[in-house]
Amino acid sequence: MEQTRIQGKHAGLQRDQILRTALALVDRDGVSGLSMRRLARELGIEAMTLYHHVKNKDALEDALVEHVLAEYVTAESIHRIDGRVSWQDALKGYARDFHHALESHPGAVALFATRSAITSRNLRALEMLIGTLVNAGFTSAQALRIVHATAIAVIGQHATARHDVGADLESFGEDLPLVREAFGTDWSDLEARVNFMVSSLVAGYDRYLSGTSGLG
Amino acid sequence: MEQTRIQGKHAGLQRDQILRTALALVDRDGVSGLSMRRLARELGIEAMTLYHHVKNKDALEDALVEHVLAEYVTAESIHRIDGRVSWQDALKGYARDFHHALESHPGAVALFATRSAITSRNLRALEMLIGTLVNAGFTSAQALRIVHATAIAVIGQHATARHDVGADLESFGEDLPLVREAFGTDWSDLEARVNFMVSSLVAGYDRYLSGTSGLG
DNA sequence: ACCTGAACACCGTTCAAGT
DNA sequence: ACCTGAACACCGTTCAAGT
Repeated sequence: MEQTRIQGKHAGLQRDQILRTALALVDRDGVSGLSMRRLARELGIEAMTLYHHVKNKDALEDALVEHVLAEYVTAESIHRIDGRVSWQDALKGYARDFHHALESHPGAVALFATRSAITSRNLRALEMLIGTLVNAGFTSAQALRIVHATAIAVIGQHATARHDVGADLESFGEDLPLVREAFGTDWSDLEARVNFMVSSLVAGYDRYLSGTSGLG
Repeated sequence: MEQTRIQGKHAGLQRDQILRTALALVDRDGVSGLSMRRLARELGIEAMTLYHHVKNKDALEDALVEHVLAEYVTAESIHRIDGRVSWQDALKGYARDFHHALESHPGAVALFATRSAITSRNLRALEMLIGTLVNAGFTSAQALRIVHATAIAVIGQHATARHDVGADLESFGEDLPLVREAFGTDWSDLEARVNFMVSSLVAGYDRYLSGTSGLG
């Protein structure tokens, strides 16, 4: 699968190939395993060559976030579930797509936790979602808060999915009966926790519809 | 304010002093400004001396999270608002304390985004909160999910508070009218966003009370 | 027991030089 | 236009040695 290329001439490095390789690196070793030098080695080039294609490491990570999200959350995917379904289902569909994007790249989740999920490329999807919510009677300001909060719910659940609380609990002996019981029951199912939080949010948003005086 | 000490003898370094200095460093320069070498310089010692007091940098950051949280969220603070108020207000009080903790150390927020907010020291507060919710009719598993989701809401809002979406919007010209309108209205008020999300969650949790068959 | 200095194996990024 | 090598100013951490 090696690409033959003329020595000294350009390596045919596409930005997309850099992102795919970086993502594979992150999937394998996590965010801490991603370095410019390591990525370059993986690509068979010098580290400094990367700076010709991305501004710096920060921009690379931004692009990575955009890339992961774009696999599942697009204006098209929003449009597909839009119009025919309730705003509740449109929002849950958005959350499900987001969930699948993060699920397919668990190593990249940490990147989402520290930078904006609202990437410029995904603003079109945001525009459509806000449109759906405004049609249902929310103000645009409320709609933005709703979509943002929903995204936080999905990211936050994924970001805290890896933590092993069992170890912490060990060191506490016979105390904390309720905590112990709670962690024993249902805890490990990430998708269930995502659904629980998103459903609770959606149920709560409803209140703001009846709370406002008008509907339009 | 220099502490005189016998040369070569121990520097009287308390773990607490290390944490306070580390926190000051993070408050000033953010998480990226925190390094073992820099922290040591700030303390007037060699970097390697730190390893006598904390296992490694990861353990230091865990301790920092615990330290920030402990200033506002304790079993005592939970107990104060517990018993006399509804589970809704107890939960909102917990969220408010959490919010204040993060508000007082914005530079440390990034640490919360990547590690468990459920530190061993704060498990007692968690036990009390779950107790309140169980008394109200939730199962312990539901109660844990509820507290966890509430913590995620507060952390997530703080973690995304710094992002400047305005710059992203510039590059999109005349498009995206709803997004533009939404960001123009209400967006910059972090506390309002936290309250909105926590209130929505609490309103949604209610559904799970009437949804279950029994109350006990 | 507590602290240190040198050393190891890394980082991101700049810059002048190569083809 | 695209790529490189050396260099700069950093990292976290280990380990043998000092008092």
